[in-house]
Amino acid sequence: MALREEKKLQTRHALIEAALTLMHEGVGFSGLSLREVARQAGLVPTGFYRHFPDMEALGLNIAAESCQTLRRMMREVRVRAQGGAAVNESVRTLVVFIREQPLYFEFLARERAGGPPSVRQAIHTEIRHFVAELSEDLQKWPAFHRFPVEDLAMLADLVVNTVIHLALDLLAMLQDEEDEEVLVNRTTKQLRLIMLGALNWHPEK
Amino acid sequence: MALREEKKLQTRHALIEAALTLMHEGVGFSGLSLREVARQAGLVPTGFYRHFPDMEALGLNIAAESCQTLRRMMREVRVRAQGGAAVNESVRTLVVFIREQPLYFEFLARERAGGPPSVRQAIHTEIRHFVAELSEDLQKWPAFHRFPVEDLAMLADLVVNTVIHLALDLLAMLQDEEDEEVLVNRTTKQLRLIMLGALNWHPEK
DNA sequence: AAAATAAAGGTACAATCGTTCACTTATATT
DNA sequence: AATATAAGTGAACGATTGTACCTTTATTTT
Repeated sequence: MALREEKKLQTRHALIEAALTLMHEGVGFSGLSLREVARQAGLVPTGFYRHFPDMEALGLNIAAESCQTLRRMMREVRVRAQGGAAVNESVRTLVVFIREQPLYFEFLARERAGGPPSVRQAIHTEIRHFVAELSEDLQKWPAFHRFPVEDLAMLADLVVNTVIHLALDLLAMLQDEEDEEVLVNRTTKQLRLIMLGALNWHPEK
Repeated sequence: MALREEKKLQTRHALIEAALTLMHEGVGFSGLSLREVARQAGLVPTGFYRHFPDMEALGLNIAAESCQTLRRMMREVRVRAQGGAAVNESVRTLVVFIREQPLYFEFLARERAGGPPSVRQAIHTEIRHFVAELSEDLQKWPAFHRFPVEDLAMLADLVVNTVIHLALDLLAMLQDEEDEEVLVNRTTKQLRLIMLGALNWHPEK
């Protein structure tokens, strides 16, 4: 019974990759048609319905899968950032991941603001989850013991947002072939500046 | 000869507002159809061509108009932020503007990442322009005289990105009715923390 | 081996799409 | 007042869309 299931998962994945590939051409997810995606996946239009009830469902599933990828990356970044040069190491790891799986990140970056409301919200809550996770992480850092949770959340939000910004510019660069080094340098400095501000932060008012 | 021109401008603006209104319903710009926009503007489909050659041209024009609005706002923010509490005042002014012209800002926020490539690039270069402008502004600030231009650009980029983030969340809030005060507070603190980091920044290395 | 199940293929249809072309109609020019 | 210009209308086209319904085909269960 595993053979059928596996084949189904396979074409299901083909549909997801088809959508991501087509999005890479330029149009946003809401600009894709069901038939177009099915065609790209080597599937007859009606075959689509065996996997998703409609395009929105496909979008939500891609969002979920992308977030899973992102979460895996964040875990890796966290592991490697235990040592001394946390900022440098984190940014480097990030760049490697984005270059390895650009399509998933492209989906997140683009549909976070531009996609259908349901997709947007799914990504939004997922990002809030990351912020919360990073917040807990920072709390264990001795320097941040004196921070109230509210300020930790504020700091984590700032960091996550800055990193997303890097991802967005990096993805735009994959085609325009700007200088990656410049972007990495910029973000590294920004995060160092943020940490510098955090160390001198006075939580009360 | 002014009567015809004025009428034309009027329906042209109706087309732009039609697109913005439809986008507000949820779909991204690339999800809009020419007929749909014309219909919403009270125009027959073919009438569209009297104003724009295609939808992409409309998108670019909306982008231009939105950026003009944004620029007007930035100027105002800069004027009011001359005094002491620069950060507080700037954030407040920003919020007022976004609430006054939510549709234009929604367009910029959504299509910056999600739109057609040409629109995305137009917005991207416009934002880079803002960063450059802010960079020049900061340079006149005595505390930043010791900053090399590269670091000033880095700082300006961080600030602009943080502000865009506020705008995005604020727009998402217009429907979800979250607490505006929380967002404003968060961004205000973030900008203060950034400034604190900047004051302790050592440019060398 | 026979029957059941479910993924994928095929046909069909109404709706919508972008775009063409010829037309009205109101303004501007002569 | 006659003519020219151009914004807006309306019909029509071929293409594409989402989806319903039925058939084929390969796997699983009996």
